[in-house]
Amino acid sequence: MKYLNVAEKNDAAKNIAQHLSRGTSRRREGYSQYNKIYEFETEVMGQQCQMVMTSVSGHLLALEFVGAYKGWQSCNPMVLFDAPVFKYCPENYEKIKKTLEREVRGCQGLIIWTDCDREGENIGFEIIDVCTAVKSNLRIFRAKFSEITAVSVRRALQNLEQPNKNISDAVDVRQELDLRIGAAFTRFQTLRLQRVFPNKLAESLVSYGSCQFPTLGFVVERYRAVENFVSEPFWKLKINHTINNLSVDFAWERIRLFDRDSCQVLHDICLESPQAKVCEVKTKPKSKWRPLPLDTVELEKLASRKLKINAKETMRLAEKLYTQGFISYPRTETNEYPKEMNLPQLVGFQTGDPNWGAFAQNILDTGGPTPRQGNKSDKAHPPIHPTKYTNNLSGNEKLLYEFIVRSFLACCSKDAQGQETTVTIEVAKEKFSASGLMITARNYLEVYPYDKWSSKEIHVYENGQTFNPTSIDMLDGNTSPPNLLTEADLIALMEKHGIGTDATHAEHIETIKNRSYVALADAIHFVPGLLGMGLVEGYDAMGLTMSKPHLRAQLEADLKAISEGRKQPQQVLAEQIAKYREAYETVTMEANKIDAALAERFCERPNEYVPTAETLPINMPAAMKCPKCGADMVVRQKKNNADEFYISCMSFPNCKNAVWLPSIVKSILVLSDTCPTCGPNYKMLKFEWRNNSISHLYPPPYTTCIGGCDTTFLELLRINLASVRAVSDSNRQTQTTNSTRMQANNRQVTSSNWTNTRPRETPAPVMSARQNPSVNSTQPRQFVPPPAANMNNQPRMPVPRSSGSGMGTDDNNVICGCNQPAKLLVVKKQTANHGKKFYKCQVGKDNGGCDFFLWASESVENQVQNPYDTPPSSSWSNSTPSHSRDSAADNSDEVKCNCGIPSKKVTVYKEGPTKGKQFYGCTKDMGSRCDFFQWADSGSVTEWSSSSSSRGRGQGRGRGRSGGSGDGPRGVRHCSLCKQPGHTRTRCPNNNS
DNA sequence: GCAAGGTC
Repeated sequence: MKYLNVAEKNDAAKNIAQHLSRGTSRRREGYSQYNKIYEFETEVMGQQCQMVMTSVSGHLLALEFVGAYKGWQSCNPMVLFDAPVFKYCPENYEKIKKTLEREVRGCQGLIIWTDCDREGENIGFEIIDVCTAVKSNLRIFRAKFSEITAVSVRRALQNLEQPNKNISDAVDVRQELDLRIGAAFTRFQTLRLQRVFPNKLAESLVSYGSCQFPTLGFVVERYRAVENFVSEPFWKLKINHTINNLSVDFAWERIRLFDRDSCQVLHDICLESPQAKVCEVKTKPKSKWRPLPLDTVELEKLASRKLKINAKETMRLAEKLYTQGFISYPRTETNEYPKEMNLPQLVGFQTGDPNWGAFAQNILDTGGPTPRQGNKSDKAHPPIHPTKYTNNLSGNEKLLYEFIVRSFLACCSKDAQGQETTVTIEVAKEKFSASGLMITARNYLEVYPYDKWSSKEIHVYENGQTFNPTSIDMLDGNTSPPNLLTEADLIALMEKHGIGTDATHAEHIETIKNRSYVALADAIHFVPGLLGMGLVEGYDAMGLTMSKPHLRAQLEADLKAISEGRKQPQQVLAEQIAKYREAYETVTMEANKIDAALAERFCERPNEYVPTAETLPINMPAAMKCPKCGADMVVRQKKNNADEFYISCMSFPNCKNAVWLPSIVKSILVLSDTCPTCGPNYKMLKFEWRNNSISHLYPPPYTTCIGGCDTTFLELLRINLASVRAVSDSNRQTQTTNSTRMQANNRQVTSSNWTNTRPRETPAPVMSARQNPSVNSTQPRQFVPPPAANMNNQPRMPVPRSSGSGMGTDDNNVICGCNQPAKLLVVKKQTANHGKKFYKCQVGKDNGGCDFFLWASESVENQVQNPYDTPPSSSWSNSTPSHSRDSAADNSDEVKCNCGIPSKKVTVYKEGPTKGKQFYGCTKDMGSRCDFFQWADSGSVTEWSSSSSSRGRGQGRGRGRSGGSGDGPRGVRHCSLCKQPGHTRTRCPNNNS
């Protein structure tokens, strides 16, 4: 039987192998130079076995988002709460993995020797995953040990257990949450604030982490306590008794009074009968305790306080001392020495030192080390102690080594002893006391200069004795604020609230310094930076407790519950993600509060933040229920135009209902309130406008509902009622009567005719089923209504002017099936069509667009006009809704457009329910024409259009050739070849092609 | 370029 044994680090593997083999293990190289292989034979479960022992270096695998979500611009950070993640082996760990894979092949069993803590259990499962992938029928065991001593590891081998999946699961949950939450908030904050404060933050990384933010919170909280502190005056009495140059001050039992007059009265009374009478003299032994065995947190705090070396630097130095073999492993939570440790030997190593050697020797000579014992153990590492002697160090390395040695020796010696005498006196019934101290044995203080304990002399007093005080004074003072936090205070707070681990406190502090969230005010005390302060204030203003420690504390409690099998990891994950997602939604919606707070701190005007597609909230609370399919409809941003929004159905592509919003909509916020008129399916929406064109009518932020209760607003925004509510025939009638002909009448949309369901902004036809007998009445005929007409009784709506959609609308006026300006392309292939121009949907079918295709030769080169092709921007910029389309429709013989000139009649050539229908449009060039539109007589499907409609889609050559624009008398179609009316080019007798 | 946790 051969076992592969894997420890968490090489050091552990080496020592475990040493102990188990009783010093006979053989060492050979693995693929990783840092992780050696140790071989020996020993008995496992009563059987002599071959043992191969190696190690990893902490976590072998890392967690990451799959490729599509790695790029900061690749997605909205919101999706990081759900985006797929995977575990992989980072490149610099591949060698370790390879060693495991190679070595396990020859083994039948696997024994996990990782540290016996939460992370260690998880690392164990990473090792198991890697090994079982190579060899599936392994016998797997877990060795449990509390320290790496011969007794401990041999006992562990004799009591092999099974790895604990619950504990490992807890770590998986922590990792996943840390990654998702950290990445989502960090990307959001960074991407936004870099743009809002380019002068200050263009290059900054504005990170968020569940440990770094509470750490920042501690600094801010203390800063505020200092800032808000209101000093109060107080008064107190003090008695002095000086004889033979020895001055003894007696402190008042009342300590102090906040009322001057009261204090003055008591002072006067004391002065009237000033004789003091000793009422009690108490003498008792007093000791000053030697330090506890050193754990990481204590090392960091004391190094910071006593040596003025910050925690991060301390750990760096300690790591170095450790790898050089001078001290034990510096990351430990243990502050009690295991019984098995050979402390006299360790003390003995130090006896040669000129400064503390004698003290060390004295420990050995006077009964040996008797360390004070703490009550914490990580069951993995002993307290930090020197492992060998050196005097070849310099600088802070020397300082730190010396501190660790002195601390160890102090801990192994005895408490300092003394006698304290407390004398209580009475003057005019007011009590005062003074105390003196006589140190009788300095003990550990001899080797530990970091503690101060000094004698204080006092006169010899006897009970009942009276004397006349030298002075009775009334002193005044003011209460003072607490001190700002030192690094040691900060570490203590982190430890107290469970923020980070002993191994990471220093890193979190370093991080928030590097992020400019905090800084050292005077080399000792932390103050929040402008950025840190503004962030906390921003989150506070949202009512979020991101900077408070309890979010992390709650997670720790949940992780404990998972470890103990009381909670399911999936449940915790789901709960925590839901909690943070909710917070994230709040943050994205109220991010202006962060802007505002930072603006104030920076004294800088925030740039207007225009969200990009990546940063726009998605998966937002539903703005409404889809009237077509009942699914949620959410606000989204156009993929290719970050400036424009639409509200689309979540069941896309099955349902393609969408509400397209004009470019004047700068932002849209879904509120939690529902519309009292339209009902619970419609949320109230808060709009901000991009320009001021409608601000006087709808002052921003304008909150409304788009469910149909405010038709004026819908008309202004050119929102088709049918896309926001299920419109019945009866209410269609009503609405048609009441407010122009805005409402489309379809109730259903099927994906097959999606291409016609969302024209917007284009002054597109309004029609009813009856007007289009060629189309089944259940088929959609959803068109965005033209701007409000016949609004004589209503205030005139100004039409927002588009700032230009930036979608290439200047280049062409061809609209694709998505009702978006199509893209003009050139055939590159060396075919018969090489060099020929054509139009395609610019989004592309693969990206959710349509498969629109049209040769450009006719539509562009011939400059054929077709209002249907009017791009959205020109409709916005040109439309003048003052005209009456109804009146125009009455005059069908010579229909004039908005320019007052006769219009032309053209035919819809676009695929869809209106294909073949004719309508009137402006005859001018596309740059100057108006957006006039009017259907021609219903049912007038001409021979031309019906024949053309029988063409396959994509050939489309007839499109735009509809009217004989410029070829003959306006309003009458003429053949483009022979110029004769009554037929078209395709049916022209002169057409020989 | 993100987190926090291991560790070289």
